[in-house]
Amino acid sequence: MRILVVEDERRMAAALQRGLQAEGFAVDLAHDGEDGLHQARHGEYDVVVLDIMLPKISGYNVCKQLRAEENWVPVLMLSAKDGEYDMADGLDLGADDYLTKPFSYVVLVARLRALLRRGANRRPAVLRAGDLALDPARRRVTRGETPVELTPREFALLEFLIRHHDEVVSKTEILEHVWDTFDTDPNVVEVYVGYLRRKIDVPFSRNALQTVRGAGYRLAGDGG
Amino acid sequence: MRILVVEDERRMAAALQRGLQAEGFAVDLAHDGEDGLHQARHGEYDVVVLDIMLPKISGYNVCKQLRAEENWVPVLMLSAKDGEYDMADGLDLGADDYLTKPFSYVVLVARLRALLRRGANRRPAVLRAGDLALDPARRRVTRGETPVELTPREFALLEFLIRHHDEVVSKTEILEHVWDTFDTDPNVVEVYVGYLRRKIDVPFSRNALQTVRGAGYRLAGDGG
DNA sequence: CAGGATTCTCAGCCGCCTCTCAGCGCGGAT
DNA sequence: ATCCGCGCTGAGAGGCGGCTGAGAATCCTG
Repeated sequence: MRILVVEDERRMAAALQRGLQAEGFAVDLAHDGEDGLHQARHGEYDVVVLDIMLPKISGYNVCKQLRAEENWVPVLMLSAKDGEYDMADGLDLGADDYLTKPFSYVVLVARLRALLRRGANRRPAVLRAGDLALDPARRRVTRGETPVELTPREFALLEFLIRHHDEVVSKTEILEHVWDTFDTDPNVVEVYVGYLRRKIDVPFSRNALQTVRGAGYRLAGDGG
Repeated sequence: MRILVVEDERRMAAALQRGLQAEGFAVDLAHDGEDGLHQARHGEYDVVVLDIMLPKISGYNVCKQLRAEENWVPVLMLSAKDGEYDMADGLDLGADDYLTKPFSYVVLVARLRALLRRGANRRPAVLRAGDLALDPARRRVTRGETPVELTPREFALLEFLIRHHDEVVSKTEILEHVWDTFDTDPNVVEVYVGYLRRKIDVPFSRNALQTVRGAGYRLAGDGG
């Protein structure tokens, strides 16, 4: 479970990081709103702990911005204020929970676990490339409107390709990320690319999964 | 706005009553669970503040009982404990929010206002997926119109699946949430999935409870 | 304490998935 | 045009994930 803590007070941030790591979470830190927003966008976190008083961009606006981008990562707001309007505002902006400083560490962990348990009560992310759509949570793939049945390995391969759509990825990269080895015969990649093509390529249409001879493969598509 | 405060400590109860009345609420008091349940049933309150440690009937059971009677008045639970399971249990039983003592009075008021703002657009009484319906409060399951008899373990498994219907849930997740362990032989999940299928799958129809090889299981259905 | 329900373990079976291999096609270079 | 080598594919073996029946262990209830 990965947690992003956005907190400008260094000592508080470090304490949280240490404590949460001891609970078994993977913890990243950001020290201002700009940095926090950037990491939250790209980090695939399971929950974000967000201070309100932050340099550059306030926690309010970080949360607001994330929601505007359809990013539904669970957010727990932290604040030194404790007026009712702060909390109400925070919840209105799309935060999922709210704690006022000083807070009990035990309570914080309990709230985090609750958010994690609730998990994806929001919309899960769907990856897209062209008319392909892949939903990691539901493990479902569609081309246009028609569902596509994939085996686990095929699914993992397509997920990797779709996450890097429009880029050329080498067979070695694919082996590392999909097979978790690098000294395997690259032929297995070719075989599975073949399987995928038979399932996702539309006949008489330009191939979505292109071979770049000598370099690797590229999944064409503008979605994302 | 009428508030019912169920709290056995007289001084705390009186303080809450005075404070909330000063905020402009109409406040009634109950000093044990039995009394609180009775008043909540007949009092037409906009929100109920419910201590967990109560004489006669615990706050847990008051809330559970209310929900079983299809009474969806917003409930804010109060507790001196602060473990995660207390909070999670409270929310699972149908409470709408949860505060641990000692709590800030300002926060309490803010939470109450939040509940009032959300209003009584309460959660659906039953969880649905396809033609399956599961009522957590009454522990009843039906497929279409016909009731289905489930053992406790089967019920817990189906409840978890139905709360995540259309998503793929791994055996490990299932073990954590239904069995509350993670290092058990996953075969027990397979066995219980088998039991469930025999009870809920309609013959000659596509299986509602699908196996996603290498990933877990998915309960198909659009309800919810 | 007896009987039944429920939970869980175990072993065997089945079938899908994965991967290897060998042969062929085709692209690019000379 | 010819040759070389990269990539594609069909076939098949083997492994492994998942399913199930049987039965032991445990809990519940009267």
